[in-house]
Amino acid sequence: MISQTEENYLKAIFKLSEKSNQPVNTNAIAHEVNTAAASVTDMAKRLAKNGYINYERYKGVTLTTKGDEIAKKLIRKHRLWEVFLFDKLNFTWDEVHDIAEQLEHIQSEELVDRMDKLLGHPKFDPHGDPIPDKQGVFTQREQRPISEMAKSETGVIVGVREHSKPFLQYLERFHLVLGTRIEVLEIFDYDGSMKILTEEHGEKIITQKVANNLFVSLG
Amino acid sequence: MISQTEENYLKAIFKLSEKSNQPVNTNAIAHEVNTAAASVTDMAKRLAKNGYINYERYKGVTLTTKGDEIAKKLIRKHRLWEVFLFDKLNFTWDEVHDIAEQLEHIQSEELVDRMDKLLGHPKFDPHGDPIPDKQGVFTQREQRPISEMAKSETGVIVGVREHSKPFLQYLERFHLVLGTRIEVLEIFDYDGSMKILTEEHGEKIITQKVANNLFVSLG
DNA sequence: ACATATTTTTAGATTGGTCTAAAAATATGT
DNA sequence: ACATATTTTTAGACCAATCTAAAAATATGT
Ligand SMILES: [Mn+2]
Ligand SMILES: [Mn+2]
Ligand SMILES: [Mn+2]
Ligand SMILES: [Mn+2]
Repeated sequence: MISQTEENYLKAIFKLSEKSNQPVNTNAIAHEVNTAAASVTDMAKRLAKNGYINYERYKGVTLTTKGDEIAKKLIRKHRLWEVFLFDKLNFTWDEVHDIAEQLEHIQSEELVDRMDKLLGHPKFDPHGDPIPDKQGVFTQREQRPISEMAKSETGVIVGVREHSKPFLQYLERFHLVLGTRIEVLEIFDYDGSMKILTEEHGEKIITQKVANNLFVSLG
Repeated sequence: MISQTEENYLKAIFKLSEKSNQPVNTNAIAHEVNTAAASVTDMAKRLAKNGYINYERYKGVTLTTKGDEIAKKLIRKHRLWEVFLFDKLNFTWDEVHDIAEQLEHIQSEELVDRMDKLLGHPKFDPHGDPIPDKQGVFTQREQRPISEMAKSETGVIVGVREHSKPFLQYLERFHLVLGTRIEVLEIFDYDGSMKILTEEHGEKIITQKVANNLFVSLG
């Protein structure tokens, strides 16, 4: 049986593989799982020995099919639990992640399937991240950061790039939550800030940082 | 932070303390948590060092207030999760225990409170075992095994003494589930078996073993 | 009471997961 | 190309949790 620690490493490697396509290097993993690089090397040997990753000294690691499947299952479980916490227990979107970090390690295929059904087979979690299906397939969606929108374009907020508590609480505070329809009124080249119009809460100025971390679906 | 292993030991000690009132001895714990006696001795030292139990060499162990509280919280979580799995996800009463064994270790006071609310503050789990409230108080209930009922007495099945999968499946098969009203028609002194009448499924003969492991609330 | 049986503890080893400090390999800049 | 910086691995140690085998303490029976 795979341990929670091993699972966390696989998830970290998966996450880091997503954006680079390159083998994932030791330091990156160390940073992601919050350990010393030496510990990562030890774990890499173990994961390789058990067939979860391909590892060559000094060359970084990649997931095997087996490791990839486990990582996707973890993400599926994590995001389904987030939906449960959000939809059924009314936790806020800045609270769900920490609890889901624990719940994602519960081992029961049947439980996952039934949760999925109970929740109505959701395709996205409370942060707008896609939930892979039983086969590990992620729903693709046309989305771009608000910062890439042109003047007078409209769209609906569908996700966040940054997942930090402060950012999520900030968004909540200013009613910039998932499902909010916005229109770009003005773009200030000086500092990249933007004036936007929301249906329910009027005009707002958002900084470039915010605009860059909020995804919209155009139209 | 207390580990899952330590939690399991505390739960085992609590369970064993319930029936004996005496300090719990090493072998009993070893049997309960499925380890070697030597491992229990090691763990006893650690749990004592951390203030969860009182331990004196060769004298057995008792829970401290701190240890007792943790054990009760574990039982509360375990049984609430069982209710969730049974009520909301339609697992059967022989399936819920194994998954709850994992879920009971999730650390979040808030989660427990909200689950409790979602489930309607249940007082008993799917096996009829009492769920302690937030303060650790168990609901008391008048109950006795069917084997102690007199002829022509009536009652409602409210719990099981044995929790094994085979027994639970056996009961399901013969419709002897919680809430079933029964009347004792005849008692066979020869082997302790009994003839009972159920409202929905007619007359049945049950063995002494079954009669002894099924609790009813009289009236 | 004393020999025997049972229970419990200790001794010593193993495995998973972690660390720091030092060594080795790789990358980078002029 | 070579010195320097960075990254990665190794070496050696530690802690939690476990085991088996042997020793010590306690319980039991006649
Ligand atoms: Mn999350
Ligand atoms: Mn999420
Ligand atoms: Mn149970
Ligand atoms: Mn139960």
